[in-house]
Amino acid sequence: MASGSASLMWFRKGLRIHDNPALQYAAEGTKFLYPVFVIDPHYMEPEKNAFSLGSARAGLNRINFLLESLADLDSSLKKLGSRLLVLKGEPSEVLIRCLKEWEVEKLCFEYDTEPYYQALDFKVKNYASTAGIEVFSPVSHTLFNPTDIIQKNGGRPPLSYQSFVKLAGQPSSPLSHTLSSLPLVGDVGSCVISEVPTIKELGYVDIGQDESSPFRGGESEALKRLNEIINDKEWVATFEKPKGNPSAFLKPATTVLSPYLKFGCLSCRFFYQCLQDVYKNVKRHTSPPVSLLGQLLWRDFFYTVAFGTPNFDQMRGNRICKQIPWNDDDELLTAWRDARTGYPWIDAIMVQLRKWGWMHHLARHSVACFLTRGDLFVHWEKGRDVFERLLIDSDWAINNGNWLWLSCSSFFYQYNRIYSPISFGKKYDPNGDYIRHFLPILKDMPREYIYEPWTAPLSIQTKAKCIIGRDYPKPVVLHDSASKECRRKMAEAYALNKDLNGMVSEEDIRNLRRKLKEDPEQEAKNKRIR
DNA sequence: CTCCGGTTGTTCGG
DNA sequence: CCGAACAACCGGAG
Repeated sequence: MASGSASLMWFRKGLRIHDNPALQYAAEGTKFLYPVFVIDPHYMEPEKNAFSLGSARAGLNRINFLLESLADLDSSLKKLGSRLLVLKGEPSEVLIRCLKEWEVEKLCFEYDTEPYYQALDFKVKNYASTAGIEVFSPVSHTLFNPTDIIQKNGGRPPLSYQSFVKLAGQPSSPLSHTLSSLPLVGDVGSCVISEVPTIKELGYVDIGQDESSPFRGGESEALKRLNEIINDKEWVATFEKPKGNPSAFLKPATTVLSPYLKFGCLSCRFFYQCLQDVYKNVKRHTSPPVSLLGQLLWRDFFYTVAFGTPNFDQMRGNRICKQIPWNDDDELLTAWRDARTGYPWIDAIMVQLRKWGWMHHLARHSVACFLTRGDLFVHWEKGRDVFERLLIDSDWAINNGNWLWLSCSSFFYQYNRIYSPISFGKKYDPNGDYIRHFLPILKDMPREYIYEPWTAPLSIQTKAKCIIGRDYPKPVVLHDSASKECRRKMAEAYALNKDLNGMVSEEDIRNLRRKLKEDPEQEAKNKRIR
């Protein structure tokens, strides 16, 4: 092949045509362009032992969302005279083989701050540099370059939203140029190329509409959704995140653009620009941190801290994370995970998570607080794993950041503020319509008992065709005593962290755990007799 | 060292 | 709808 004739666009996130600097650069001055996506079997292929349908790493809803996004990308590329080349295997091995086979001179892919991609990209860039291949890896998944912000702050990421905003300045603008055509795909040689697979082709059984996410993946869907939102200027101008209703499910109280941002079906820079256009044309509008635009800043905040904090996704060895003697109680964890806590508000949210792969931000708060510092005192890493698997918008930086936040391990420290698994939902949805929808076993429970069905007289339970303890579980803990106990443990743990100036060893944690267990009477009181 | 502010708690009183 | 008590946290600025 002639020199400079082939370039490879490696899609990972950034599954879009619009505002895609890597794609645009890949398409410039080349005869052939190879748009590639590598399916990592570990991420995509069925894993029997997982607690939900899906692969070792991802639940079926997110795999499906990704496949839909890839199919949409393929169709858009075809309209531009190209196509998506799908390959299977360990991504760096596959990619390096392609680079050799196609004599690629220019490799382009979006820069990624996640540890998984940092390690992967290191291998690929290493090969490219020895082979003399030009690499272009622009930052386009976030508004700002996390590296720049960390550098501006003296090498450490800012740990509060306000200090982040002060450092951030103006975000980068989306590309104004729209691609009208792409170079041809060259000969693929001996590389095995496939079409975007269906869920069945990957070895999954179809689970049916009722059990799966109502949100369809892809750039086209993202732009359609964005358009609908942007056209409702009043809604955009008055959006206030903390005032949203977590129990709204017929029409969610937020944009549900998060899964599209996660996979890069939607450019956050384009979204940012659209929001500013709306703000310019209205008399008044809400502002960060609570406005829609503020949500994009929060996203960048978490990306920046996550990138600049070693071991961000764990408690140990994480310098911004409080060391807390969390329980290692698998029974409580699985009750929470499988929607069997006996608190309808909590269980309904967990059902929505499993079926839809999405729930409102405040609903996430409610269940995360309940699992960790609020009631069960289970390690936030365990809850993080469940979210990471089941959410279609699961994003490494944001998911871990929010678990750190909600468990009062970092960013937020007012552990006395505990969401009530009873009153929090009730104030938005006194009739319990949300519960009735996601937990149909409780659909005939009268409204005065729907949030606390164990308090309903047996005659009422019988009439509602739901006996507590048989058809629906009794509460795994009593919120009043359990939350009080959690407060006590948090206070002790905080005191220890303060005394030791954050240098808490594993042994210190063990000792504290022993000390906190000295009150078995209290422990027993928290648990309901089952 | 002090002081201030912190996207999103709950309950009670007015 | 709004403020105060609850009990008192932290990061960041000065």
